[in-house]
Amino acid sequence: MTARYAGIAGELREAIMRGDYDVGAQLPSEAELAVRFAASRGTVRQAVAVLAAEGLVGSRQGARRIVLGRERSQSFAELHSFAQWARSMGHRVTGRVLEQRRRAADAAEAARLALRPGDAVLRVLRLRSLEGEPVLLERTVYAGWIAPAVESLPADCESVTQALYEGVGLVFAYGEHLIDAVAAGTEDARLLSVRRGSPLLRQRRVTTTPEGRPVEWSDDRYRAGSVTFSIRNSVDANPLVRQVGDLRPSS
Amino acid sequence: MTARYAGIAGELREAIMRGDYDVGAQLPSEAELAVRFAASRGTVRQAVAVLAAEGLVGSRQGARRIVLGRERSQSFAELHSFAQWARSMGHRVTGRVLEQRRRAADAAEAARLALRPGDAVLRVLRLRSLEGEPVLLERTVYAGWIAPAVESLPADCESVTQALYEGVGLVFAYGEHLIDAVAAGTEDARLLSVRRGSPLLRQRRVTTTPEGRPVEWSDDRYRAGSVTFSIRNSVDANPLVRQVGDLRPSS
DNA sequence: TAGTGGTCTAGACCACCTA
DNA sequence: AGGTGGTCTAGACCACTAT
Repeated sequence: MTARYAGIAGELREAIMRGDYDVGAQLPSEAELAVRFAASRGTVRQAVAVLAAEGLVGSRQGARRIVLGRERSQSFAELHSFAQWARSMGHRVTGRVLEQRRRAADAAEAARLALRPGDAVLRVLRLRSLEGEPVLLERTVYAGWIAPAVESLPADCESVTQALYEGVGLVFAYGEHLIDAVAAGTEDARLLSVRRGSPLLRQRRVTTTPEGRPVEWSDDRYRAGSVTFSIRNSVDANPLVRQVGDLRPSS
Repeated sequence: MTARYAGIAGELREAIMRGDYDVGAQLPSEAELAVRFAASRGTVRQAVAVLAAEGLVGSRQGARRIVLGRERSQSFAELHSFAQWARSMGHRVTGRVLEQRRRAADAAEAARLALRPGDAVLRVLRLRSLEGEPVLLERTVYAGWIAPAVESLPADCESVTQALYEGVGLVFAYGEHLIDAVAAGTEDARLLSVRRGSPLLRQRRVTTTPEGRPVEWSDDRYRAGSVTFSIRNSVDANPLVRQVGDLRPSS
C-alpha cells in the first residue's frame, strides 16, 4: 500500500516532467491541491515536501511554489541501490544480465576488493532501464565469496541489493564514489542506444559490508540526461573532494 | 524569532553532540518529547525530521529512534572553491571573465536566489584553467545585492571566493549540488577547446551565506578527464542500523 | 499485547507576498 | 486586503516492534 502523500507527489512529479508546468511556473496552491486530491492540507504539504527535497520545486513564504526543474535527481544523503531509488521515484525499472563469468582478479581488482591477485572474482555486465529505456550500464566485479549468491539470481533480477539481502542476509554499505564524465565507447553506445562519443555520467564505487569488507567494485555509466546526482554540503565537513583525472586511469 | 521545532531540534542536537545520548542509543519517544517540551507531537516530529536530515538519528517504524552519530558530517560535505582546491593540489590556476552583465531575474533564478522575479542579478561567464589548459567554464548568476562587489574584482581574479571574503567579508557556504553529464554546446566547445558534443561534467550549485541567504547560482562545466568528484560515505561513522528498514520492500 | 513511529485530518494563527 | 506558505495543535487509525 502506497502512502497517500507519495501518490500525490508522484502525480505532481509526472505532471512536472511531462511539462504541464513549465520551469519557472507556479504550482497550484496547497489549498487547491488539497481539494483536487481530496486530501488534507497536511498531506499535500508532505507531498510537496518530497518534491522540494528532490529539487523539483522551491518555495518562499507567502508566494506560490515555483517549478525549478524537471530532472530526476539521486540524493547521496540516502544512497540506495538503483532499483530502490528508481522505484521510490515511481519509475518502472527493469534489468538484464548480458554477461557473467568468473575469472582471476587482476592486481587492481584485488587491491580494490581486498583480495590476493589471482583469487576468483565474478564479472557481471548488466543493463538497466527506466520505463523500458536503457539508461545504465553496470560493469561489476564481485568478490569470489559472494559469487555463488549472485550467480543464483535470475538474469532479469530487478534489485540485486534487495535480492542479496533477502537471500543471504547481505547488507550493503557504500564506500567511496568517483564521479566523472566520459565519452561512450563502442560497446557503451551500442547497449545504451546512443552515438559513440556521446556523454555518459560515470560513477565508480566500492561497496562493502557494514563491517567494511569489500563486496563489489563497479563502473556504472548513465546515459546523459537520464539521472542527476544531488549532494548537499556545508563548510563543516568533507565527503566531497575533487581529484585530478589523470591520477586515476579508467579501468 | 526561531520556530518552535527548530529550538527543539537544537536542544536535541546539542544533547546528542554533548554525549547525553550515546551512538546507538535510543531517543525518547515522540510522546515523551512532546510532554518534555510542551509541544504537540507534530511539532516534535518536525524537530526530529531535522535531525534525521542531518544524519544524526535514524528511525524504523515501530521502534524508537536511534542515534547514528555525533557529527553532521554524514550528509554534509565541504567543498572548497575551485581555486582553493587547485592550489592545495599544487596546480597553477588562472581565471578570466569573458562576459559580465546585469539583467532581471527570471522566475526560476528568482526562486533559487530567494529574490522576486525581475530583481536585478549579475550574470558572469568565467573560464578557468589549470596549467594554462582551459578546464572549467562557469556560468554564474549573482544576487543583485552582491553584484557591486563582484563587478569590482579584476577580470583575471584567481579566487573569487577569497577576494569576496577579503573585500567585503562575505563567507560562502554551499547548499545543494546537482551533478550530471552533458554534451558540449557550440560555445562550450569553443571556449574549452573540445569538439562540439564531447562530454562535459556539469555541476550546478547554489551558494549561500552561512545564514542560508543565497548568493549565487552557478552552472559549471568541466572538460571530461580534467577532474573527478569523489564522495565518501564514511562507513565507520555509520553504524549498521539504518539499512535494514530501507531494504525491506516498501510496497 | 502494549508501545512506537508513519500517516492523515480539520481546524487555527501568523508572517509574508501580491495586488 | 486577500491569498499563500510556515507553523502548530489535538485528535485519530494503522503497521510494525518489542516483550
